[in-house]
Amino acid sequence: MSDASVDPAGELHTARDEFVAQWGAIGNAWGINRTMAQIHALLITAPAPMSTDEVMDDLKISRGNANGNLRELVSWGLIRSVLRRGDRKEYFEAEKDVWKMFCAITRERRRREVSPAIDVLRNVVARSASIESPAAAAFNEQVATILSFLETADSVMEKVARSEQNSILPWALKFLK
Amino acid sequence: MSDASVDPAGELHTARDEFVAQWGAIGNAWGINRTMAQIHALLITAPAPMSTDEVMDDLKISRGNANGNLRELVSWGLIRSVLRRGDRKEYFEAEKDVWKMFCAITRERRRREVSPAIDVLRNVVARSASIESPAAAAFNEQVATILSFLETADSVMEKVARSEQNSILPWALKFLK
DNA sequence: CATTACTTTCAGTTCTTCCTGAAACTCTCA
DNA sequence: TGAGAGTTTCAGGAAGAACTGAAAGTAATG
Repeated sequence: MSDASVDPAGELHTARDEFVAQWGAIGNAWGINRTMAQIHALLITAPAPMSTDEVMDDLKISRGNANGNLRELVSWGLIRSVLRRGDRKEYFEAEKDVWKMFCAITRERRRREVSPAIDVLRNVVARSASIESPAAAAFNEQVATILSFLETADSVMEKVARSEQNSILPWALKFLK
Repeated sequence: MSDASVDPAGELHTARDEFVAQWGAIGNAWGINRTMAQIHALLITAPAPMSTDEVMDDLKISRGNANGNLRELVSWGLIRSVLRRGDRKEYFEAEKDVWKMFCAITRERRRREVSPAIDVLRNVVARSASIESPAAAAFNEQVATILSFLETADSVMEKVARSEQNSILPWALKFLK
């Protein structure tokens, strides 16, 4: 631990801790729980798959917390568990390809946030369509407009998430403005 | 309250309440606080600007709560206050154009969520760039890749939010897949 | 089948965020 | 300038989300 002249491993360790901590704060601002974001950051920058115990030790969190958030990350498709032959423990590794990460997040947010919203609006529009009055017509039109916008956004997300080409963003950039 | 044959106003009222309640739940799932989303839903579907007291009565919330969330919505650019001549009270009306709503949200999320993330990553990358070791190089490259992705996404958001044309989404849809 | 290694669950606790209500403040008008 | 109308602030309380730690569950091994 004190053999190298500039202790590069120590510096790297510091930089990584910084990344993990900050990514947690960011995730928090994004409405993702802090610990989940930190575990993700940890695994993204891990040189090799990590076990639950390693994650616990590294972040100083409880077993229950580590387990739950690891499962959650798996369900988002952001990490996967790997098994080593001759080892009963489960290890986790992150999807490191940024575009695939983005697709996974898009897919999940669509499923969890956009689709339910669309369902709700369809319901409301159906209810108000049958009421006859100028006020009801205005209400119905306003909600229907929002609904139709969301439906379009939803299919854009669907296509983006399905897409293999990670060049969509640069391409979009070229065509805008 | 009981003069019309099918009580259309009552039905409309029910549909609107449903919309407000559900939009609150959705907003919640989107990481926006429930009350703020409900006030927004209320104003979007209001036939005329509403005062703080009307919002309070309608949603059965306290003055402090109403005031704070109205200010927050104003700061997001999703509603604006209007003054009626001969009336000292402040009234609020929502931006009803869906595309403008979307731009406002994009602009704010970019400012509050994406920009800070980019700052953090730039910082981390700068720190790790100078460390010399294979592990550090791998770390640095991984973070730099994420950073560069975010920077691209950021400028796409910037251009979309600035754009006047609400036809970007249908257009994108046409070109995908 | 008993032991050991590991994973999952969950009741209770802690931490955070949100909301209330009342007091303080600001502005306008006479 | 003071009375009334309206708005803002904020300490304390309520609600909700996340975390802990230990016990229960599961599965491989000898």
